[in-house]
Amino acid sequence: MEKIVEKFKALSDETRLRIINLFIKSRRNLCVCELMDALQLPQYAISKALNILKNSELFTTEKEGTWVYYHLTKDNPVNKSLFNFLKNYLGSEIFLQDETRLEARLLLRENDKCVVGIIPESDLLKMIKQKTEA
Amino acid sequence: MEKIVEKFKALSDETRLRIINLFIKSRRNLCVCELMDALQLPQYAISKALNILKNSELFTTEKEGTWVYYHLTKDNPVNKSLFNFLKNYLGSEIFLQDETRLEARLLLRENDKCVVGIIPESDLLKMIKQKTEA
DNA sequence: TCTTTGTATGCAAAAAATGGCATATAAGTT
DNA sequence: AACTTATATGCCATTTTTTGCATACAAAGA
Repeated sequence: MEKIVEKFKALSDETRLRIINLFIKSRRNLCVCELMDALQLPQYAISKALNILKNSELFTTEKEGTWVYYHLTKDNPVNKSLFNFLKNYLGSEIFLQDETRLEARLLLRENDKCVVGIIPESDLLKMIKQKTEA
Repeated sequence: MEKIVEKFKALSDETRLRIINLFIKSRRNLCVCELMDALQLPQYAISKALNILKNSELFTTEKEGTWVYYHLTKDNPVNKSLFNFLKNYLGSEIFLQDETRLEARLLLRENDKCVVGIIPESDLLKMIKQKTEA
């Protein structure tokens, strides 16, 4: 199984593990701009990381207009087994912070869809305040 | 857990997976020279691969004279979980061939210890024949 | 059709990993 | 003490991966 080597390669990078962690914990489909806020990384970094994860067949995508929703590919036993392993062992500080930021960002969804896109200068909190006051 | 990234890095190489596979399947401690015959790779390649596996805390060693016996580090839950995963998903041809060659090589042990060292030109079969005739 | 916006990607420099050889180390043997 | 042998490691060339920037592409809206 050459594929297993590829999967391990995809998993051997902190950014990519942080991304996987968010999908495992949130159990949702997420788009690039939401991950940008959660991980606080530039757009190209997220896109490239996702591309590697997709090539190793750990992720699948669905396009909706300009948005692209990514999600874990759970329909094969190797992946299921891997995700189950990761669920238990990704617990350090940085992962928890990502989860908190993602949670905030997801408050901006409408009908469970991303509608705000890339937030300039990351004034996420301001936008959330606006939304909750409305 | 930075350590998880290191472990995945260690696992993302075919030679190293082949080595791990042999330890999982044979359930034994093995030395470098035995792995050379099983994988048919030069001594430095085995040594270097084992060194990486040891640094990622997947392997432990015990020295006995000039021989060094390696074995899986099973005393922590992350490793246990990983090895359990690998046990189920390392199944392709090359792994089976390694297992067969290791089995042959282990026929040369005495009192469950390696005694022959590095076999020149790999006349393993000749040596086994000698031994079984004696 | 022009603009905007979310996402992808080509390119080049930097960094890291790999492969092969030669040699070092350490323990046993004579 | 010299020699042998199992294993480790330093070095160098090559390849692969990463990082950052700029730009391309695709879909929606004006």
